[in-house]
Amino acid sequence: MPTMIDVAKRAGVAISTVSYAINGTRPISEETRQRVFAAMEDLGYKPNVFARGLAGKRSRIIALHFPIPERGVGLTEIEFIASAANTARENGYEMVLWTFEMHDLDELRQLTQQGLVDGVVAMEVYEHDQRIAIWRDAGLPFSLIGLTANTDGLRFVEADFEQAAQDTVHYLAQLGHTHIGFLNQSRAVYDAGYGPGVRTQRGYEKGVQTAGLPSTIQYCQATVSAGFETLDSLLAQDPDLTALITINDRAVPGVMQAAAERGWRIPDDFSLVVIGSSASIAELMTPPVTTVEPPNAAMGRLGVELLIQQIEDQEQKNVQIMLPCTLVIRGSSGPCRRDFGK
Amino acid sequence: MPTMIDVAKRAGVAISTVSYAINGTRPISEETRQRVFAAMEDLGYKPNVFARGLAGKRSRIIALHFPIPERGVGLTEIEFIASAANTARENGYEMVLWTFEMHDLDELRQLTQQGLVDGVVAMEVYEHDQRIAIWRDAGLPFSLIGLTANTDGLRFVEADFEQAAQDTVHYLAQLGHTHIGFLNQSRAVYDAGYGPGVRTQRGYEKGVQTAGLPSTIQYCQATVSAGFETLDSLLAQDPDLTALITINDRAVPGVMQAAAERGWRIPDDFSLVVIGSSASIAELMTPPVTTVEPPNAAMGRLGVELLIQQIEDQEQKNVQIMLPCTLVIRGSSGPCRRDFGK
DNA sequence: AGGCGTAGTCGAAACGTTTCAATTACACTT
DNA sequence: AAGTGTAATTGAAACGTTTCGACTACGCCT
Repeated sequence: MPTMIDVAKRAGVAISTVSYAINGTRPISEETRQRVFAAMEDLGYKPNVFARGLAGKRSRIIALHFPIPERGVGLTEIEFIASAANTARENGYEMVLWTFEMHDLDELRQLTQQGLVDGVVAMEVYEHDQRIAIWRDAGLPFSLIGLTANTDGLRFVEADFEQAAQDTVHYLAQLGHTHIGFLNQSRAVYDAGYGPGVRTQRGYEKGVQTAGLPSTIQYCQATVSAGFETLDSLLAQDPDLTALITINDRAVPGVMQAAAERGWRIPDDFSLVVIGSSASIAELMTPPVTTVEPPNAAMGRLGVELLIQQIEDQEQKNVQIMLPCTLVIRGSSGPCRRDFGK
Repeated sequence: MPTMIDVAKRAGVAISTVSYAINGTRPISEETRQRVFAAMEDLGYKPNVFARGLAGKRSRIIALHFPIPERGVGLTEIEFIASAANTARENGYEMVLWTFEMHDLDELRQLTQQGLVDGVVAMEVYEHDQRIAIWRDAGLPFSLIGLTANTDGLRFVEADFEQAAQDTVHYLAQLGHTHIGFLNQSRAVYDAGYGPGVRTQRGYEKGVQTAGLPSTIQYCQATVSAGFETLDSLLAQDPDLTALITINDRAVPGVMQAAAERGWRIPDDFSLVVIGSSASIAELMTPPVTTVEPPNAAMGRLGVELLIQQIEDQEQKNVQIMLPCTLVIRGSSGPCRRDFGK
């Protein structure tokens, strides 16, 4: 394995000159640069990561912190991870994956101070996210995939669930639905301040309010059986419900089943829209469900780019990015057909 | 950030002594060891990854190569990745994620020679996997999650799909089915030699053969619509089909739909078993499908352990591990009820 | 008593970069 | 002609480990 010394010898320059040529840290004459690069090419030279990391400030390694969520992993997440990994590599960075729990702050502090990584992209962001303080204190660059309650000075990219929920209410209202419910994740997840849960619900509430419709909300574990049971609770709150918005895709088959047991057909008697799920999940269900899909790949890319720009001190225009979700109409939503005893 | 020098000073020993105490590379008196560890504790010392990597032979970083498959990503994979990441960390290793394509051998060669990682765990293994030659030549330790055609001298862990398929045939035969079909992934994936596809099919063939049953095989893209269309082809081959085994979970809803259009009910008129999928996917479908599930988390763990043991030159008993899959009976499989005009 | 092996420790030389301070070369000012 | 400024280049000192060779005690053998 050739080193910088070999390259320097071959090009007939000093070691430091090679370094400057590679990194562009200082002006180098065009002619010298050519010779250096030619030498590198000839020798098949690759800079040693460790020497770089040791000597310089930067390691060119970033971390993706993905605390595996209790609510279960979706395909959304993996699209995201893949896109982040690719983007990192395209920019000449390696990406390590940290999966330890959110609450394991000691572990996080240790790894943070280790100096291995130049920065972190954080997934699974909560409204009051404790990781932020740690990274701020350590002076470690980071970007968030998600939103906190207070976003001052933060850089993040997030799908605009609040807007998505409002739009979904609007979409259903236009189909004639006047009693639209909302099925959130579990109460525990909501109370912990998990961003998408909180904001989707907020959007829903705004949506029904501006439309002058009643609000019906239930929380529900991410399981089929919980979904099955929760339809009763929803109908206890509002017996006239004809449509349901949810971000809990795992509970959906249960809801559908419960609807079927009432003799309801989907979407004729009952409409269902899932926010935040992905096509490959939606198409597994019968009927395939209408979704509002976040742009996962774009988010992974932007999250990493946001981080790298910060690490490299590039001027950044927009560091707080909200991306729109896309409504994909499938077989679970349609015009309101039921007429309540009028 | 404290360094070894600080620790050495505080413990009143030489730097090298600290190093020996940490790594156990040379004998150290119990008393000195105690003092060194106490000093480390007090100072919150963490060894610097780069200095280690530079000075020593090892980096304590491993890579997980996960070329995102064309057939689409399942939840299986993410369980796997998470478990691998955790295992790495538990053993004091960092894990970087490589997602570039299988065919991008140049990229792979570069990263391999870079010397960043001590070894690689390879996912998505094909029967004739080109990565192996690269790693062998470079002398880089690796372990495989999957099987190649020739397994001499390789270390791998894999779910025993062949056995699983045979068992599944047996299970269905016991339920009275005498015409059991097999739905594979796409022909392209099969021809490329993707392990699970090849071996599940082989197991199926063995299974039907030993049971004296006819064999019916079709290939199918991983989409709902392809599944829908393929049931026709299957029935064209064997009109008496009453059960279907598949490893193509994405096509399943299509098959179910096509069965429903024929007026068949599942599982009364037609049984369906999915090999290699996971519970959270199976439960989304209506009815929830019977699966034969690979032990993903165990495989991730073992794959990483196999690699680390090799890196650390530990004696290894069993380096070729086949793990059994688990049959989970849900609502898509049951006794054969149809009787063909007898 | 002298020599020898061994457990425990130390000092210093790598490892391959980045980066700082210093030097050269050269054109331009006065 | 001497001085000034700038672009291009150099040499050497970090960076924080691992590891090799050497050195001390000390008990054991002859």
